[in-house]
Amino acid sequence: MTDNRRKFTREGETRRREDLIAAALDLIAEGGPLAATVRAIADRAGVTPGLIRHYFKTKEDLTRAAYRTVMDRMTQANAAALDKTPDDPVARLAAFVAASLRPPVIDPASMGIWAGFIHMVRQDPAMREVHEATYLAYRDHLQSLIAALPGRRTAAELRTQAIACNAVIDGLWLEGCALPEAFDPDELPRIGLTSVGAILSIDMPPFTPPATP
Amino acid sequence: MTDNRRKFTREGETRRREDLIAAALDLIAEGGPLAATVRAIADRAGVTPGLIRHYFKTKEDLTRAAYRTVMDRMTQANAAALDKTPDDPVARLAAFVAASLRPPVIDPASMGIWAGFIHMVRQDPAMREVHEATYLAYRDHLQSLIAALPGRRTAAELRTQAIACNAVIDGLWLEGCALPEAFDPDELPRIGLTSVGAILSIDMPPFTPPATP
DNA sequence: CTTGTAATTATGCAAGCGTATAATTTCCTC
DNA sequence: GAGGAAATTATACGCTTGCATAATTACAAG
Repeated sequence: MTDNRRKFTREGETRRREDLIAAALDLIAEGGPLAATVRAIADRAGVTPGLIRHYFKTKEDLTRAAYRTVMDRMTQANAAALDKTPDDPVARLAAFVAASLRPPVIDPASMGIWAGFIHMVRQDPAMREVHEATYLAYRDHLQSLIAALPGRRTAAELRTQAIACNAVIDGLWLEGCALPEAFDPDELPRIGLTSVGAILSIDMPPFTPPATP
Repeated sequence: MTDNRRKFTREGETRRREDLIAAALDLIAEGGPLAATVRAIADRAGVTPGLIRHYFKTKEDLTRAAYRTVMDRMTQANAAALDKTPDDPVARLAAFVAASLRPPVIDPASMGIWAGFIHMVRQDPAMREVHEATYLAYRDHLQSLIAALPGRRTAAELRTQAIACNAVIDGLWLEGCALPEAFDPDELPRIGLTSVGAILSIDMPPFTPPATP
């Protein structure tokens, strides 16, 4: 009885790196940093632990790559929401808010991932850099959208309003991730738009769910 | 050279338990769950690892006790804010909001603690129970304060407004904890009151910092 | 079909983990 | 002071962790 079945298959470097990162994120989302051991990650990715060392110099290296992936994905989602949106300032702000409050930005796993990374971000300067760049970009983006609205605002008012809007969005994101079944699919974007409108004293367009043919 | 110096002192059970819990929370806040090892906790509390076993059946036991402490502290802070407040509904809501957005509820450590516990809360039914009780009590409390305001609201409006107000508070709490130096001492309560007022379409009293003689 | 090389697995190691148990030390009581 | 119970420390064990290195295996090129 010869063993003619392949014991493993070779995959491209990109594919393997992606798989390993995905596995790591999965585990962090489910059970926190404690659950994301080298062996568990390899197991979920369908490889042996040693392979991780082959693609990432160290586990910390894999962790950093995974974090970069998460942040890139978020940035991309925000940018995409604005690309195909008209020039009307109110509509642009509305699209931005709504995009932050529905999948893929809102999903049960992402809060777990976010929480899992917080402490690493604090301790590792490289991760801290990625974090601050992404975070500040988001807030600045929001602030510039508010600044483009009709009506006059002092610099102080603008700052205050940006902080407040950012807070509602963050808070709703948090609630949506933590208790996904507690809200109707369109409820969070709707509440988000209404609240942001109230804070800015403007009429927000009613939320219209994206076309899903 | 006789060794006549005491090698340790006996402490009351309450004191030791508190110290151990405080040490565990410190470590979780600083470095996440990974940093809160039995040895590190004992070290910070100024005792040897074995003593933990003497006061807590297991490490998980200590963790649960620590989480209960955190949640109790939060509940207490909210209740205290309302005790010495007049009957005026608007003033009561304002006191509640402001209390959630200044120390001791807002402090740099508490977000780290919160993030550190999230995954344990998900996996451990006992912790999950504590969590849900505290969280829902908060939201219900907020909702009842809104319901007491002058003006009519349908049940749906009430729910929506409570979710939105809760979100602003959560979001501001998050920002305040994450970037404590980015805000003036009274800025967050002030923004919180303004935003909640805007969402509820009512005039909120301007924020007055608590007397600190 | 052979050979080379890189991907992958297999094996091993030192350190740190939580926990169990035994040996000390303190402090209260008589 | 002497004795004893309880608090605290000391020591050890089995397990898991991240990482290093050696042994295999797959696949393409000649």
